[in-house]
Amino acid sequence: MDDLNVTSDKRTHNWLDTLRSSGYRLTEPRQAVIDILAKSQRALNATEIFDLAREEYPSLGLVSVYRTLEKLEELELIQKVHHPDGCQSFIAGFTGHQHLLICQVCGQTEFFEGDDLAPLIEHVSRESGFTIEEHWLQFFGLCAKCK
Amino acid sequence: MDDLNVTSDKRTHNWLDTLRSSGYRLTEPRQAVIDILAKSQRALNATEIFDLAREEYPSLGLVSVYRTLEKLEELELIQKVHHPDGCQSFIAGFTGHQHLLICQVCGQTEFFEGDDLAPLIEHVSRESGFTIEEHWLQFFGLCAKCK
DNA sequence: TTGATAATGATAACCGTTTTCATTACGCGG
DNA sequence: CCGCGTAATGAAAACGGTTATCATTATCAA
Ligand SMILES: [Mn+2]
Ligand SMILES: [Mn+2]
Ligand SMILES: [Zn+2]
Ligand SMILES: [Zn+2]
Repeated sequence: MDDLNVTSDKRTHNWLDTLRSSGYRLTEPRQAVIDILAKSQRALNATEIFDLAREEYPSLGLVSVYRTLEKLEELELIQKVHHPDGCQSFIAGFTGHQHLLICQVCGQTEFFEGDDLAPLIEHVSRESGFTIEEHWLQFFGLCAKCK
Repeated sequence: MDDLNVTSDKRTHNWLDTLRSSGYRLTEPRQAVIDILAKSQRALNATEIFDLAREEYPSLGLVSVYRTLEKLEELELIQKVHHPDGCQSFIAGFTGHQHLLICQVCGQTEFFEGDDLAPLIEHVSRESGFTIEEHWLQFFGLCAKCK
């Protein structure tokens, strides 16, 4: 068992705990969906999760995937990823203020932080008359394996 | 006639020229769609354009809106805008490297430039092993009118 | 003015997502 | 443990935005 699996097992356990303590039941369909998402290195959409999860749990229904995604997003355990060719995929969310780095070939996704946009925000704010409250920053490129 | 209209008339004329010189015909449905998009201060989706354009050109079909959007995007005259609640709206595109600033209340959208992400890109690149080729940066806030 | 054909609008098809509903199974209280 | 109330499920149908089909129309080069 490598580091990735240790990490994803921990994450799986944490997600199940959060579901329970939020009053939701721990069901097999939910566990099947969580098992896939917790270990994925890239964002997945409902159909992809459905296909992967059914390899282990063939009776899973697509509707349960949608319903589980809804709850995981509500609990902020996963987040939606916007991408040039689709904005309906999800990845395990990180805590705090982080941004995404996405491989254009294989989709591998990492988080980064450390952006200092304060001066730019200040400047744009003054020029435009807007009060800036949020920002989206996302990098696209080629991961070590794909280049 | 104010500055906005002068600008949007110029833009309309330019778009029609680009269509013609790309071998496309200048039709009334296309002009109706372009009239709306060229002067909009916020991103619009197909249905919104359809409703607005039909006020002037009631025989317009929704399908022609989709087809016109397809061509305007292909010619890089408009661009898709990603937003927390929808990624299927379009706004007149600017030339060069620019980013979007969007009002969370009324949707008014402006472009800005002058971001210097080079040091951050360099840093993230070294840490992650990625070659970074593109970035998305978008600000959200409240425009002067809405705050 | 004419003719070839690009473009149109009405309609149907498509497809990802949501709703409905009878059935199942989770988990608490006994 | 068991039994019960009900949250959750999967199958099926409905929904809504987008795309494909097709007969008709309108653009524009000759
Ligand atoms: Mn940031
Ligand atoms: Mn930039
Ligand atoms: Zn890659
Ligand atoms: Zn506003």
